Amino acid sequence: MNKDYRLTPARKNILELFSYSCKPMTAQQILSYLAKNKIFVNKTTIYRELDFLLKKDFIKELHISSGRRYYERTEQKHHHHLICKKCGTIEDVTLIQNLAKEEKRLELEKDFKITDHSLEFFGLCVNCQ
Amino acid sequence: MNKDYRLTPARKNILELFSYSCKPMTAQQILSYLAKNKIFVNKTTIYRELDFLLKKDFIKELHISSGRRYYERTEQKHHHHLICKKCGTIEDVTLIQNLAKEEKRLELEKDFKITDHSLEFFGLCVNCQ
DNA sequence: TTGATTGCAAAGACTTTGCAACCGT
DNA sequence: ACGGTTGCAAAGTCTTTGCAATCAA
Repeated sequence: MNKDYRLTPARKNILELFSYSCKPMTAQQILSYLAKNKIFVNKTTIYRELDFLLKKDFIKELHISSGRRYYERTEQKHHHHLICKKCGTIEDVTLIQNLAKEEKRLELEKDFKITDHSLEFFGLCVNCQ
Repeated sequence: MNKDYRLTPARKNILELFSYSCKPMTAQQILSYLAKNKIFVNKTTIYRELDFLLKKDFIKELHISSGRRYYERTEQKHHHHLICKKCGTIEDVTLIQNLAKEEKRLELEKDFKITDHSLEFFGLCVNCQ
């Protein structure tokens, strides 16, 4: 009878990074942040850890880029993002309206079981305008 | 004084495909569809043509996958997508509510110039449920 | 003719896989 | 000790680039 996972240094540090960071991150960014703090983890390990955290539902993948995968901690409060097309900074935002009604309507109309949605706003941040 | 572009067979066929197809497509899908019709275009040409059509604003890139790029014709009517996580089929949908007010509010609150947004619904289509 | 366009090969960016060594529990 | 975890190298997938040949206007 053994636990199905272990708390290794790599895992602990990546978990902490996601806990403290409120920003979505890519595998490369995680690698860089850890390296800055003198924590050297192989990129394969990062990818594998992302898979693990994804399966455990501790993080989720965003749909903001076709070139690389961005992840953020799975949080209670639902939110969206403001993404600067020029510098790439990402800011969290929340909606006043609620899309739940639209989802219910679409499910009925289209016979589709909606599990989640992704709403992202793109443009130019105050510094890049 | 010369035109800045030519109407070659490859371009003509890709343009037609986007005109007739209402579905978002990847470079690989375009290649396959053309090949089915005995039109053989190199994948490099497809990628270059996608760049060209993107610059000309004839197509736009979607934010539905981190693994590969999806494109669809730039249309008048604003719409979103219903994406099946299992089989990958994509269906167009339109919202009843309007996100313009939210965008204006966010622009004022966050000092951000929003140029566009992406709203995609994920789940299971009727066949995959 | 001329410059846009093409195919091919190679390179590049990002992610995944195989495998032996390692280490938490 | 067991089995999850790691690093390294290699492979895989998608996209871009260099270059000489080709073709539309």
